[in-house]
Amino acid sequence: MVPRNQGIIFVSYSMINQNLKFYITTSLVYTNALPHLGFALEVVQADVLARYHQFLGEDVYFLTGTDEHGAKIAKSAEKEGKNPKKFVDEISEKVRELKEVLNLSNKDFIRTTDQERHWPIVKKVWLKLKENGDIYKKKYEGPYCSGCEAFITKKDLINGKCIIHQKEPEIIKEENYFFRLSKYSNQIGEIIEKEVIKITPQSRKKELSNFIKQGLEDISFSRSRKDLQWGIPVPDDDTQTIYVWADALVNYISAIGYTEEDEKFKRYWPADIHCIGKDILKFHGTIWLGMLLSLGLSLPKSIFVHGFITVDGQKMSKSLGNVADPFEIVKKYGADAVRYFLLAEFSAVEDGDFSLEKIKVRYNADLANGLGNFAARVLALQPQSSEVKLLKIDKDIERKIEETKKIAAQKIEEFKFNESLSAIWSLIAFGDKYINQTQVWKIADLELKNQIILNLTAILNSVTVLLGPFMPETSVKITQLKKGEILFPRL
RNA sequence: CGCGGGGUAGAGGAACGGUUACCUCGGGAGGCUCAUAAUCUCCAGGAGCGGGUUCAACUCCCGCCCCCGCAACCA
Repeated sequence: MVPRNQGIIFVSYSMINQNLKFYITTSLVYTNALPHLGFALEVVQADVLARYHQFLGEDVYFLTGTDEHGAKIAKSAEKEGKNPKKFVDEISEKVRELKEVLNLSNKDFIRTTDQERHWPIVKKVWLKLKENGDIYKKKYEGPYCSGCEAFITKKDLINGKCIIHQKEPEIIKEENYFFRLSKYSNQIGEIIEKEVIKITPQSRKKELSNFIKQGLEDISFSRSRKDLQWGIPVPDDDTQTIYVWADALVNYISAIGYTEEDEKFKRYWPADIHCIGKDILKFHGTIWLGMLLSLGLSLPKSIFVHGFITVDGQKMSKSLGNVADPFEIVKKYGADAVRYFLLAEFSAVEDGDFSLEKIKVRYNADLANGLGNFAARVLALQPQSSEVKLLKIDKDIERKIEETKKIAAQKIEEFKFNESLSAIWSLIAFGDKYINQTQVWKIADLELKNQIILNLTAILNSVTVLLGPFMPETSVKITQLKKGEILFPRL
C-alpha cells in the first residue's frame, strides 16, 4: 500500500501559534421558537473559523448560546401552557442538540437564564455603567398597545394600528432607565470609520458608519416589571427589568467570567470575531461598543456579518410555513452535506437560498460524483502488493497542492468559504483529470504506476486535510475508507 | 434628492479597466471503463436600458427602469 497519510499536509499553515488565543462568538438564539436553518448557517460558519484556527494551533474559545428572556418568550410559553422556565429549557436544549447534529466544536454554551454565570455579571455590568453615570432614569414616551400589553414599534403597526390587535395604540409615558449612548456617539463613529474594529463585509461597515453619523441617541435599558416579568431585575429597583441589550449582549463577557482578575477573562477578552446576522449589526456596532467603552474594556477585533437564508426564494416565516428545520435536513443528508451546502452554495455575506432540490443537486454533483467518487477511484487503484519503493511526489503535483492549500487558507481568512471550497474542488477535478490523462489503470510499468498512484494519494490526502474545518466527519472518514466503501451514495 | 446593495447563458453563482467573460446544474456530441449510470474531451447559449470617459468597459462615470436591505429599542 502507498501510505495514506504522509507528512504534515498543511505545511503552509504556520504551526507557531500555540500561544495565540482566538475567541469567537455567535449571536445568541432567541428561544421563542425552535432553531431554524438561519441559525445553523451562523454556527456552521463560526465553526469553520474555529476549527481552522484550532488547526493553526491556536487556543480557541468558541462560544454560542441562547437568549431566553423577554415578553415575547413569556407570551409564547403562556400560549403553550408552560411556565417560561420550562419553555426555554426545552428550546435551549434543542439548540444545544444542534451542536451534536451539526458537529460543532464550540467549547461553551451560555444561557441568559443562567443565574450563576450570567446574572451576576449582568448586574455587575449594570452597576458599573451606573457608577460611571451612564445609566439614568427618564420618561419614555411611545406607542403602547393594550392588547399586547407592551410598547410596540413602528413595524408592528399597519395604518397606525397594531397588526395583531387591529387597535390604535395609545401613547403612554413610562419611566425607564436609559443608557447614555449619545455620550459615545462620536467615539463610536470614529472607531467604525477608522476600522479599529474590522467589519466584514465593507458594505456593512459603510451602512453602520452612515447610521452613526446621524448621531446616536440614548437608549432605554429597562422596562417596567409589570410589562416585562421574564427577565433580570434591575439591581436595587425591582420595579424594573433589564431590557435585552444590557442582558443578552453581556453574554460575550459573562461566559468567560468578566471580572478583571479572572484568568479566563484576561486570557480571552477581547473577542477576535463576533459572528452575527445583518439584522443585529447595528446593536453590536453601537450599543455594545458603548457599553464596553463605558466599562473601560477593550473592543472586539472584528465583526463578521453574514446574510440570511431564504427558502425557495422566500423569507422564512411561520405564517408562510416555510421554516426550514435543520434537524430534518441533517437527518436526510447528514451533517457534513448540510455544512457543505451552507458554505459552498453562496457567499457568506450575501443572502442565500435553500431548497431541497438545491441541496440534492449539490450533494450528487459535488459530494457523490466529485469527492466521493474521486476517493473511490484513488482507493481502487491502490496496488495489491505491499512492496512500494519510497518515491517522491512529482513536482507539478506538489505545486498544484501547495497552491490549493494557500488559496484555501487565505479564503477562509477572508470569510470566503465558498471560494475556499471551490479551490479544494478544483484540486479534486485536477485529480480526476490526472487519472484520465495518465490512464493509470492501463499502465504495466509498476514503478511508473506506483508513482502516479502516489501522486493521486497525495492529492486525496491534501483534500482530506483541507476539508477538515468544513467537513470534519468526512475528513476522518476518508482516512479510514476501504476499497469498495462508498463515502456519499448518490441520492 | 435619507443611507446602502444588486440586475451576468435555461437555472443558480463568480471574477475582472485589456487575449477567447469563468464555475456548477441542465441540453447536445464523442471518449474511457480505475470509479458511486460515475469520470474526461468538445459544442450550443450570456452582460436591464440609454448616454459618457478611454487606445480599450461587463468592469469607471451620468441618467432611467426594476429588485432587495437599512431608516434604532426587532435576536
